Amino acid sequence: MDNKIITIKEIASRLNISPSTVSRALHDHKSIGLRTRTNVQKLAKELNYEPNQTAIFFQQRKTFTIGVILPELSEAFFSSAISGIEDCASKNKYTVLMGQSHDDAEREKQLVETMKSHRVDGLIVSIAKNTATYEHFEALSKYDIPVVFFDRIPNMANIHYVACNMASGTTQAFNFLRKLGHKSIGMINGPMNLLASKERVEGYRNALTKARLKYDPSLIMSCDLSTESIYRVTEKLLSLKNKPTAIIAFNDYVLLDAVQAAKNLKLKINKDISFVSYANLPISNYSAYPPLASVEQFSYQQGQKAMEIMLDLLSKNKTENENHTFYKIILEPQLVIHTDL
Amino acid sequence: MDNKIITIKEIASRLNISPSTVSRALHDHKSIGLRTRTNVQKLAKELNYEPNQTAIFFQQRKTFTIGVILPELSEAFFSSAISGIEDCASKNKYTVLMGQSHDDAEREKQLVETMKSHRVDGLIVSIAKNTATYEHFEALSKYDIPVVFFDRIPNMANIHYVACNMASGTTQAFNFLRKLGHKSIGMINGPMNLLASKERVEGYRNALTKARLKYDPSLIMSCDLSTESIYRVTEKLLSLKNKPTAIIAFNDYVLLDAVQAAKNLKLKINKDISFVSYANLPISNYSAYPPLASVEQFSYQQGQKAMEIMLDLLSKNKTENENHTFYKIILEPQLVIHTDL
DNA sequence: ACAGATCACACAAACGTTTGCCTGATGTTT
DNA sequence: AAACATCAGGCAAACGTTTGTGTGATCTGT
Repeated sequence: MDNKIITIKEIASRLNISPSTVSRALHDHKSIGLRTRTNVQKLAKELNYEPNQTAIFFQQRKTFTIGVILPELSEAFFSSAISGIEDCASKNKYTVLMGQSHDDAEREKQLVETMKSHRVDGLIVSIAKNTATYEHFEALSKYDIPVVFFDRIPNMANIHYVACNMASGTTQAFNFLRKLGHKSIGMINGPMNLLASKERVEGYRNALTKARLKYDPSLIMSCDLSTESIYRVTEKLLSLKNKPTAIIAFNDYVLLDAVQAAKNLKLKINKDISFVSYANLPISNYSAYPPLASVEQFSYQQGQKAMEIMLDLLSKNKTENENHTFYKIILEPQLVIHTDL
Repeated sequence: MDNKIITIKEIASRLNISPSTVSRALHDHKSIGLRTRTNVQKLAKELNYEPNQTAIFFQQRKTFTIGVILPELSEAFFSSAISGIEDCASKNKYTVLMGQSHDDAEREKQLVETMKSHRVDGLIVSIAKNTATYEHFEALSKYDIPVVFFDRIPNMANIHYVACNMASGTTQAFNFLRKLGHKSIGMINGPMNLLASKERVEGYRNALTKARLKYDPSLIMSCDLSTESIYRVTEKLLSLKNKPTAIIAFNDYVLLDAVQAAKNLKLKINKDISFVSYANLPISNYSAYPPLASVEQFSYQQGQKAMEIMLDLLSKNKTENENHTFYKIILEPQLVIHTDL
């Protein structure tokens, strides 16, 4: 067994040539003669030479690694998104370094630190629900590490991101419910520091305006996505004087808790109260109480697109990126109807 | 703005001392005087020095990175497992490099290659369903990269792994169904190159033997986990002369298709035909046709445990690992009953 | 006060690869 | 045949950090 790890130096000394020649030969550099080039490549294959990437990373100041930070890997939306990221990355010889913030801003900060010290070439992030300060992201510019946000977009100027147009998704959902005859439509929204939450409100109000209806702010309530707060908000909505007959839930996970809260109040789902939600996760296909419809957000595609943007940013040189143009990709969501009413 | 990236050399030259002193000072090496030590640390903080990990990785021949290869990140079982891995890794200053094989042996091989060239410190793998040769894993020993398998264990000697005792899980499931009065119990099994598939058969037969029943091999059928093959197998089982009244499905995903196939045959679920499955994924909690019970496989814990084993292997030096003792951790699964019959 | 121990730091090599520059040997042009 | 271009490859530096070894200076014990 050839147990020893083969390096360029080793090949060079066996062939009595210099390491630089070996390096160039392996890269098919034109200034190396055909003769020695094939010799080198043959021996390299024979000895099963494998370049030491850590040396290359160090030397080239490039790691071909993309850091990905997201709240919770075991949530279907994010696992599907990272699946899109990884597929796109690996097609382009990039590799994915992964970390989950568990929706904790502090941990997210820590992860950014780690990624930075690993010298990832770029960072793709979906921020934690309570991330309020952004210095840790800004600090990356010092190392010229581009950041692309997806889905959970922070409230910052001059950033690259890809997201779904939640305003239009919400309008679709609202109109769908109106068509079914619902007059009073509630909404369980997410934390207001998320762009997506603001957009939901925007879409809701747009639909309202277009239908010449007046806006009742008490029908829109924010929660922090925890089970307790979802229960609380749902119960509050369902005890309003202007009690909604339909609720738009922040996503399919929130829906599960909201449904449970409604059932606790002895309401009949799809009769006393109907639901629409976002994400269109597989669970809603198999669920006992699926939403009437769910706004498909194309998580896999979002991940993929984020990675494509990243690749584009990385292919440009530093000065090209300095011209301060920012990708703001908005995917159009699609209301998927689960009922055949 | 201090735009320049600060290195040890830079600190050294500013303080007119040598880089080695700076390095040692930052590591609180005792041979550096208190005076200069604090000076160095103060300046380092001031300049916001951050060590260049790529240089350290290269120098130390250690990357503090664990590669993880699994079939499909968007499957709940695996996303939960990698969540356990990542949590445990990050607690111990390790980082996770991720790749999905999409259940393709060729791609898996490719990923092992990539991980190897990235010089990960270790590899945690759940193999693709059609992986039949294992040289790519054996090649890692040359680089002293330990491998820990989880859940999907290859048929190799002398490996570390953590898995669930599928035999006992199957016995539990079988006995549960017997108690409900089912006499003829079918099984939709997975590919036979997976240890877990063999164990299911073993558990099935054990239960049979203990109950002094005779074995009807036609009641156990393997599928390749594709929807078509699940349909085919389900239909075949349900058209047997010795037609089962209950079926043990390979996992909760397989269950979904099997249920659909049964419904297509106009069978009433939980009346004409009942199901039990494995994994106990969230979907089975929300499903319209949940299994009567599901064998919880503790995916998060499996991932966590695999990482713990990895950390232990890495903490030992090479010769210690040479004594050829192998971790074979078997978690005891638990049948979770979803019905209150 | 002197040998030896200890302290505080510097020097330099090493990790594996890439790359700018240099040089000696062919080859080409006129 | 002189001048010049091209070819094939070597030399050495560089990336940032760690670490074994060397070395004056201070300290300890007697």
